[in-house]
Amino acid sequence: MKLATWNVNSLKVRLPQVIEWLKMNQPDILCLQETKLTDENFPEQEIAAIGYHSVFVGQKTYNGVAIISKQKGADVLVALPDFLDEQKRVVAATYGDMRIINVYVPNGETVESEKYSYKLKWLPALNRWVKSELKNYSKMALLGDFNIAPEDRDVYDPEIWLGKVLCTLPERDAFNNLLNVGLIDSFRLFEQPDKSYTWWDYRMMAFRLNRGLRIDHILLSDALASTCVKCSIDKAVRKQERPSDHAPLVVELSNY
DNA sequence: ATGGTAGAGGATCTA
Repeated sequence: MKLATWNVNSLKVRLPQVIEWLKMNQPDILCLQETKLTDENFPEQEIAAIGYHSVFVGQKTYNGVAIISKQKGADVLVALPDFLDEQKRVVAATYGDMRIINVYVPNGETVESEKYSYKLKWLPALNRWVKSELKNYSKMALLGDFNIAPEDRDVYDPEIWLGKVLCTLPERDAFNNLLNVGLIDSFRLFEQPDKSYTWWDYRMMAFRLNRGLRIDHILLSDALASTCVKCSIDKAVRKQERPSDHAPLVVELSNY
């Protein structure tokens, strides 16, 4: 069983790459963020044509999330249950006995920004919901673009990023609070290459210089973490023509 | 020189 997450930065632009990636990698689950599509424009037929189901929620221009899966999803949810939010950032569904939660956490812009305080309110709401979901599902995965680099080793230059959005202490505390409710950062279950990142700014030749951050994550409940045999970043995707600024992150689970 | 690039949409906003 293979689960993956990928911020595609416009599914309209990236659809050929997504189709190609699905054919090549055959994941059971692919979580997408920043689809930037309203639901009527979601390319459900193109994805169905290669044997995949979709659940999605989106809006014009910004945000938007989707779960692409081999199996049809059940108990679909498209928003945080106790947080009023016009922005489409959450989709969850159940596949067999596995609960999949896909999130596009607010970016926050700068610490002075109202978007930052929105982010710091959004994260506890996610935490409350994840906590309640864990009571119902022992096999749970929380995947997505968290817009948080958990530790300094997840940042190409921690000095430059000290106190900046994606790296501030309140954001890192919020991330650790997700681990504290019973989730495990699958990436750190294994030895990984130094300077492993999932996002590189389009500007300043950041990718070529490997100036990146690890802000996309796959968090697993104990029952899933104990079956996890691999977690890796598909960096080759970021080298393609007209890429997303994020690379896919993939986990493999055994016993399925 | 507060820069640079990408996406959406059609002037800026977001990242």
